[in-house]
Amino acid sequence: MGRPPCCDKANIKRGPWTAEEDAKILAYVASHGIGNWTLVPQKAGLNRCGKSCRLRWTNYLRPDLKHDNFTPQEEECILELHKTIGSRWSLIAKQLPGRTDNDVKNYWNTKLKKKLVNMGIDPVTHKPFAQVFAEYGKISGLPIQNTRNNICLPNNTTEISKQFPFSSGTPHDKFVHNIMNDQLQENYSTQKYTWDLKPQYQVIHEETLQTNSFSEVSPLISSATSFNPTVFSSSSSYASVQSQVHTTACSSSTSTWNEFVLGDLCTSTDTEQKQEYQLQAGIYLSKDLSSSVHKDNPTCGEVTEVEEKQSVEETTCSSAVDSFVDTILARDKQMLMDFPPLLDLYLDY
DNA sequence: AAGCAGATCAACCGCCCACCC
DNA sequence: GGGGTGGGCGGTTGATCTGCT
Repeated sequence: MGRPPCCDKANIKRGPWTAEEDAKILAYVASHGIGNWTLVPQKAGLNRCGKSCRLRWTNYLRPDLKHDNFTPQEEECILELHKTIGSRWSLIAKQLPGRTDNDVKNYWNTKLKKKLVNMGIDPVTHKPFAQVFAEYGKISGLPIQNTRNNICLPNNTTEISKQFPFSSGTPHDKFVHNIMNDQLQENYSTQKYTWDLKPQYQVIHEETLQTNSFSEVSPLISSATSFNPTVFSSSSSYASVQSQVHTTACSSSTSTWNEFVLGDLCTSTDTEQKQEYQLQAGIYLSKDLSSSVHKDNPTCGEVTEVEEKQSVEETTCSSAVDSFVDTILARDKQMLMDFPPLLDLYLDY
């Protein structure tokens, strides 16, 4: 019946390894090679679990391991592989000689993830947050509250966390939700953005900021079916995203995240398509904000029949804005009544 | 110098699957 | 065939380090 237990967990040593213990493992491997790790503690004279010995060897003692900092090339490799295969750390580590899955994982969690977030890129999907947000609105079944035009940013930014209707509760949902709030709060006050990663990521970030338009991102949104990183395989690299975004890029070169979020209504050159996207995504446009953007943007000065028609629709939609906000507030209130502890957790995140 | 918060990373946890008995 | 384990893996924890006030 099965194998015997590898060790008596109650009586084994745990915690940090001493130099003496390391020396015993090294000596054992030098004379016996790597074999059955369950026998290593006994044969090497260690009061450790075999599994712990294996981890110590593979993550720290192996002679082929590199213990210096990650190079830019390694960093780029991790980013590319993570974009393609997600958090398969062991597979990623196999492409980086001298690095372990634990090394890569730690480096990702402590450095790269933050860098991507600072660039406005979702580290899970490797898509710009703008796109992720738009998809959330679409997936949630709720009409997207246009984050460019109608996001209802309050004076008190602590209220922001209550403004976004989409968070279905998964860790990633919460992560995105949290990041979104952080970004909005940060950029609402600082309006600054920096990046220091590879050019490929810089470009998409920069152009995402420049385009300032969800309606332009919509074609990408339409083609995306889930947040599974594998959906965005290497074939749908940032280069392709760049090219699509680039085709309609705005001429502005000094956009900030604040502008990106509040956005410019009239950057799309194809009004009908824009309308279609807006209708598809259920974007509610505020007439007042829309008209102010028209005024500010000379490229949108021409009023076509289509735009007139759109204006009527927007007028209709503006009344829907109120009802939408009311709906969200009502839902918030209902959630608070139904699940007070849950909501506390949600807001504390 | 002390206290604190954030960053880092080695080590552990818990799950899955192939394999053993 | 089925219960149990080892090995592999991704996620998480917590001790330690570092920098700031």
